Amino acid sequence: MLITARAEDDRVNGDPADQRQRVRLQDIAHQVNVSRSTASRALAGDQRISAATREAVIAMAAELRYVPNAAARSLRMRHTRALGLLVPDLRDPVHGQVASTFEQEAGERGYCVILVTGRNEVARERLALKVFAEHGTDGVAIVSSVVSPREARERVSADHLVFVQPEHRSLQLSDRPLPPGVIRMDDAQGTRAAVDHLVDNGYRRIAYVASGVRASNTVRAEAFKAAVRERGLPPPRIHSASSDAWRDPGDLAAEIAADPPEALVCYDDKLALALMDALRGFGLVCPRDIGIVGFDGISFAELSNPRLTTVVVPSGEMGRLAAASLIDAIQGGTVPDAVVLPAQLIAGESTRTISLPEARMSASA
Amino acid sequence: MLITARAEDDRVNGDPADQRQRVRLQDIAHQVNVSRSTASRALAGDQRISAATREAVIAMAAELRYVPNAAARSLRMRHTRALGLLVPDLRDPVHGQVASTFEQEAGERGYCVILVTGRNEVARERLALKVFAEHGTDGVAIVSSVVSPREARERVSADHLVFVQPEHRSLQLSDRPLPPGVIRMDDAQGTRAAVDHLVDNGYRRIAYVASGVRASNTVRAEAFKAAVRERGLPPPRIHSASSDAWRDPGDLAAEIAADPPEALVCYDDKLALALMDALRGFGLVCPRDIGIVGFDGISFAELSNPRLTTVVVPSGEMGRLAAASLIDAIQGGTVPDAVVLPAQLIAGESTRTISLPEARMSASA
DNA sequence: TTGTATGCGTTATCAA
DNA sequence: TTGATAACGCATACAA
Repeated sequence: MLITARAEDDRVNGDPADQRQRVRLQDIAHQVNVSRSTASRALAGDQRISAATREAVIAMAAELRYVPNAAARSLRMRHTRALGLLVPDLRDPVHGQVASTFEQEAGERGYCVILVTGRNEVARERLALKVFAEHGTDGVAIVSSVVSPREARERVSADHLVFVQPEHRSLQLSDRPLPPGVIRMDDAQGTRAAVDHLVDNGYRRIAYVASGVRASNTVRAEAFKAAVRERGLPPPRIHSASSDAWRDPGDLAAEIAADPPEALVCYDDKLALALMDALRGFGLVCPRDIGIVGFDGISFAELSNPRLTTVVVPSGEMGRLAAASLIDAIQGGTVPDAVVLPAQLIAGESTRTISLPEARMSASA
Repeated sequence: MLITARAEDDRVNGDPADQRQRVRLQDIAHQVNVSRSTASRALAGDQRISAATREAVIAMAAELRYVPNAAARSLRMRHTRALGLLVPDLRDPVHGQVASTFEQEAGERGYCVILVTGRNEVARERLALKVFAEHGTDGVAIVSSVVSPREARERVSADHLVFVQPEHRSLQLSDRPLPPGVIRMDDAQGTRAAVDHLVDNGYRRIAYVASGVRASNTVRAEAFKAAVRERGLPPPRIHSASSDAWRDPGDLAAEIAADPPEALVCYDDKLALALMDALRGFGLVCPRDIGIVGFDGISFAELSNPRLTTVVVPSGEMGRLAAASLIDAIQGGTVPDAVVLPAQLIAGESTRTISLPEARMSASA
């Protein structure tokens, strides 16, 4: 079948000395009777080349289906126009969303992306960084990863590094100024919005359901406790589940059903949805018997029954911003800014008003 | 901040002539007092190198944090150990799943992946192919794309090409033998399984809901009609929706609710879930008033209320297989096999038994 | 306006 | 067992 393709090409490229796989600048230069440099310049749109030869070169390039060799170019130019993207798991809607917008923005600005999944293993994350270093990516975005920023910076020569929703402890504490390149949402504010929504609607006995041991879990749980305290409620119960509890939420649901609160704030939408389903098995139907709010705003939260109330994280914006600020930094020789984005609570039907509006008044007073 | 890193290096690398960014083979050779070739061979584990020098080289490489230059190596070796992955949309759970397993398998076998999203636009798909060609990927996987296999094969020099769930018409007709490299599931069989499930459970007035104009839609719709006919039922109704109808399924739901069938087979899970939700707004609750079966087996189908009955497509297996057969082909100098995988119906609670078991007997007789 | 020569970092051929 | 050298394809400094 390779033969077939060759046969077609022969029609246009009568040259006999054509054992080579890819056509090079050299080949087109030879056809047009100019030097390699002229061909190179013509294709680069160099103004010093006469219109005539430029057009001839371009035409021949098209005819020969010339495609530049990125490796050779990179070697010479000392840049690759490639970005590294390290993401924990593409099956997670949030990471899919981030990767999607990241790739789109990168593509539109002429960069391609080398993607590697870290699967929440430090070893794989390290490996990913090595891959990026070898390929000489011009910039790297690290999403929800656990490697220390210090290690990341020294592994990948890139000072063009961006951390999206970092899970490393050093980047979680919101009280100290964020180092450059950190793009995250405001966990505390988002959590507070969830609590406020619940309390404003009359819920008082509310609990938090943590999932996994990532730093953001701790941060949200603490923010939850603080918000509850601020609203004058007694210390809440915190349930802890494994990070993949959403796949098999039975035990967790049983634990919650044993002494059910009025409402649950869950670490993420996956868990919220799973719990909503599992709790039904224990006779707790949402929102009649229990209110549930999720975190992330994945698209399936809008399709659930009842529709999930959730704190939507601007994942798409983060991905796009990551690529954009990385490329800006690369091209400007600067270092990407740190930015923290707000989250927004979207009320669905998994929570309801369970008490008079007066509740709001007295609570906020 | 670059200064800081350099300062650290100086401790170990006293050489003054060190303005260079990355450490090269040359640098480590110089430190160990051997030639570049020896250093190269030592690092490659060449048996002809004495154990002493090999260890010295390796130690120095580690000390200097040497990381090979992939561009230079590619240029010389005429291969990149990179795979191209073209996928329509990472936000779609199915494509996320495919990309996830593809990347994992590739990574485990030492290949990295350049990812680009086609967003269902031929122009972008073409661009993606160009990117792959420029970067000299050793193989390319094209997922659910609409470019013709002919064009793909000529754009990317790779005869190492794999088409996962191709949507191009020429690859859809299941009556002709599949060309090499095609990995797909059996649409007809899957659709038949859905119809059988429904009919076996007593449903008789069933309709199909198409979404978009992709080839697989036509194939499934045709298979649906054939299966319905085979089971001795009258010609079914076929509803047609746009490919993103699942985001705003109101009109479609209204159309269906105007003359509701007993059950719906939907093009995919997203649509099924959206319809399940939207139909409720028209007083049609699933499965009480209407049965719904989806297609894909995305993880949120297990979390829906009621749990979705769906034809599960082995997306993960396909992604893994794509990478595996691509790499096998590359390393073996062969061409990847064509394979069609079966789908499996998983019964959830969005369908139920609405008639006696005798129905099955008489229908299959 | 165009051509010549060089080097990017690596591996491989050949010679020692 | 090791070293000198060339070549991979491209872009550019310098020369013409």
